[in-house]
Amino acid sequence: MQHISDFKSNLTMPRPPPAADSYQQGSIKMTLENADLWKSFHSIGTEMIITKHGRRMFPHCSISLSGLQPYANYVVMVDMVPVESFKYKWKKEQWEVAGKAEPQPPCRTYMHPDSPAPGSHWMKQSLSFLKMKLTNNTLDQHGHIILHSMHRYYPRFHVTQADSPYTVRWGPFQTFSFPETTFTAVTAYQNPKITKLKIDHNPFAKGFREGGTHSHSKRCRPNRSPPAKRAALDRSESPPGLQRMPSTSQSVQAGKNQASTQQQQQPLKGVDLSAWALEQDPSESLHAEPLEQHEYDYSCEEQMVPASVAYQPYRYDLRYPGSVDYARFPLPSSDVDAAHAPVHPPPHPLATAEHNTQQHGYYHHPYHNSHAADWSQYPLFSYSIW
DNA sequence: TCCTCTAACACTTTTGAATCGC
DNA sequence: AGCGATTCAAAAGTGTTAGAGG
Repeated sequence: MQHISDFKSNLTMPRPPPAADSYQQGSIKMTLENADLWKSFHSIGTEMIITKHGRRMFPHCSISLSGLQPYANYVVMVDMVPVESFKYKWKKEQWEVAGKAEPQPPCRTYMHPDSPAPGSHWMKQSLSFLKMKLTNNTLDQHGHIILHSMHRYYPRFHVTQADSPYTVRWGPFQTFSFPETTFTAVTAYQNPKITKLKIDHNPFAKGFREGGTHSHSKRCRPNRSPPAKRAALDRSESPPGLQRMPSTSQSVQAGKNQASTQQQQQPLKGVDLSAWALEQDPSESLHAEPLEQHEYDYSCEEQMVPASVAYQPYRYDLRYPGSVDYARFPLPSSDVDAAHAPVHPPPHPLATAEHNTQQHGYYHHPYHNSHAADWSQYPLFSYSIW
């Protein structure tokens, strides 16, 4: 049995990769802003709560961009990619493989609320995906990212030139991912170390840390919450961004105190495009034909930003032995510094052709490559069964 | 019996409208 | 009248845990 949480001892360490939280591909450079926090979680084994009504990520995805053309409009998106084709269970303080992965739920893409915006806007400050929510509800109507519990994912960021969300599909993509952002989706925390880390860093958890309410239980409180509060909570089920004007682009981590200043300096458009997507007629929306993506001849490149040695071990045992996972992590394109290559495990044989394709400057998008059967389940654009 | 998921809970933080002073 | 600062209530979000359900 392979244990994820024991990755440090199980892993044959590759050569130390270059310490880099950012990576350049072509002219565009993307940096994971709160990388240290991610690393802290990654060293333990990040878990993200998913709920029926949607739960934010913590740490949340926050990135910065450079190398964009200041006056060209860009759209920035993120989606979640399964790491392996397994599901897991938490047993005896460790993650274990619990069988084959469930069929993938409808894949959705979260578009940054500022999109589209000129390159100067994106480069002016970091981009926060704080408001992105994860759900396990395959019938979700709010545009949240749908994931399976006990499965592992990593967020994948896309940058493309586009003047409107409608024209996104026609542009070339640049795609980025960060190994330290890999997480296990759970409906309840499994690893108490993760719980502690979250409570230490997440201000919203203070109520449980300081309030001394851990002893509360339904048994002790037969009297339910007041109707008014309950009603308020029920109202909260309305689509995010519809009750209140969203204003995102907050601080990349709790202690930075950047949120307020950023918001003051950069009032946002207040448009949550995940909500926007919901308002579109699916028959006309760009989200409407995900499975036909492979017919479009846009180029798309994905780069996996090298992880630093501190958390590299998390590319643990489960990934190497006979795993084809890195066939899913598109290989670095030819313009990638060769020094970064060691951080990538040996390519799966099936990935070789893909690599060769990239040598020509085009990333073989999943819809195009030999894993099309798998990837066809993960369209770039959100769609659902609306 | 075991495992996973859901809902309720107390509390903090965030948000935005209302108010005030200049 | 317009603007910025402040206040405050409501909304949103958090992890925990008992119980339900497969």
